[in-house]
Amino acid sequence: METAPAAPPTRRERLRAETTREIKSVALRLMAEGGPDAISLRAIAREMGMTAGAIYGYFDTRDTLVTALIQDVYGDLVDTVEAARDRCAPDDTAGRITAWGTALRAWSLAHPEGFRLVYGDAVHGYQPPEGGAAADAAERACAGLTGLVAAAWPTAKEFHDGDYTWADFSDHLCEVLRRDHPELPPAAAALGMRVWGRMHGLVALEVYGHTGPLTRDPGRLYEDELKSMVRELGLNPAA
Amino acid sequence: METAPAAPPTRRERLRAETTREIKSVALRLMAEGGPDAISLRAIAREMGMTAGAIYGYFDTRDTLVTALIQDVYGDLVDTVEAARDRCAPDDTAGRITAWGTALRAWSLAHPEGFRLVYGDAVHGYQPPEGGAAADAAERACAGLTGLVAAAWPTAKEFHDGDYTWADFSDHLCEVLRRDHPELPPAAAALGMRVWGRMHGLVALEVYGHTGPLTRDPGRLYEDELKSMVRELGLNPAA
DNA sequence: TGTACATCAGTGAACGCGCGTTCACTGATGTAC
DNA sequence: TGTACATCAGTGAACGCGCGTTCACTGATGTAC
Repeated sequence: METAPAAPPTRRERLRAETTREIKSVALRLMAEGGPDAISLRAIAREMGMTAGAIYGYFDTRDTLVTALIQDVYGDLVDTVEAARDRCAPDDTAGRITAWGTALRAWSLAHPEGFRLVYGDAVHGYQPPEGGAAADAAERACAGLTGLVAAAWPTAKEFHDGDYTWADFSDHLCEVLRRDHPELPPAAAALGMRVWGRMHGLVALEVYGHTGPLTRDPGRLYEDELKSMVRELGLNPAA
Repeated sequence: METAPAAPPTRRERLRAETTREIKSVALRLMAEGGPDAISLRAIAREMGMTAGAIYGYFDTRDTLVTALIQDVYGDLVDTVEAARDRCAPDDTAGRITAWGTALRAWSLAHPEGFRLVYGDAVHGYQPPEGGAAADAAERACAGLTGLVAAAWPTAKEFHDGDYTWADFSDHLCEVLRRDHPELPPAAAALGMRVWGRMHGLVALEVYGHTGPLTRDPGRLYEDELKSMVRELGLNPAA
């Protein structure tokens, strides 16, 4: 399919894109300030000095806007953790896993409302579209984790040789794995999800304020959890 | 302080208690059916065939009702996991930990709306009272987990001798630990919280629908995670 | 057993609120000749 | 360069909704004599 040669955006198009961006950024700011319930078309419009109806020039519906927000936020999260991972040497698997996990927590604490948007049920009455709100970002996250597990697999496999089958996983996940890492057995997919869960647990508790009343140093706790996880992958948590 | 000898409840008192219970159970049912947003005084009243105003005879405010719901639900959760734990022999530490974790997941999947109520931000605009919504249940949960870790400590300590101080934890947690398990070092408190996080992670992802699209057998995954955790505590995951 | 009074659960109407969404419109920005 | 027309962003008023909360009230249930 041939697309027309990309014409430079007209002034109108630029303004339009600008306003679209502003709507989303105001929505995120409102959410950061007043909790997720503060995302309302009227509140956003108020904040921007326009009329609620005007937003319908940019988004068909409130849920469309929320979906766009989730995509942006999730994308930002994945950008962040990928960047942190890539600041480690490609062969420093333990470091890369730790960096991913550490960045995940840091991002989540810096954007608690974003975390809720992506991993919780932040928005009153929101119905995600078919296929999920942010399939792209979710797939990137999944691929990233899988890559980490793949790198650790040579040392991890001796501890994690459960008798999983490809039938235990969704077709889509199988495809992705077979494409990116044809050498991995299904047990590695399981391990990837467990690693994900392990990173998610303490962070979710912390974001939702459950660890706060118990410890003064949740970061320390999380670091230790990561270390212990890395060790369980047969790696040496150097740093 | 002496209390009056408990008079048997009058008919009116019984009816009152009955209605109070019904309000809460209808609220829970509505939440189970229509998501947490379905908790509204008007919806509850509608369902019970009464007027919205009538509920104010039982609860001062919507948030009071929500707090009561959280207490009930959290209490039910703790009852469930404690009962599961106690179905194992007192000296079967691995079994007791596994039973706790397994029951936690089973309860959460059976009551996803309850899980969101306790661990998420389920209710639009709800402000928990000072000290948290369900301090009692939270403390029971904490005590239960601490007990499990205490039982595992003799074997676990060799892997978890981090240099924690009591100052790393809240005064309240320190008190509880020193009271119930004076033999434990602060590192055990850290381990308890990590165990909590580890159980929480996969369950939260599953309840919020994140693991569903990836695996067909999340229970298996979770079992393996528990096994690996038990092993990391120096125990033998027998069953 | 019967009457007079107090308690109290529940009614129903009203309050003000903010919400998502629609629609006929105005007025500015761009385009064609 | 100037005029006529098309596009389109944004207005403002209105719609109907469900919400939490209040309040004067009715009518049934209990209590005291």
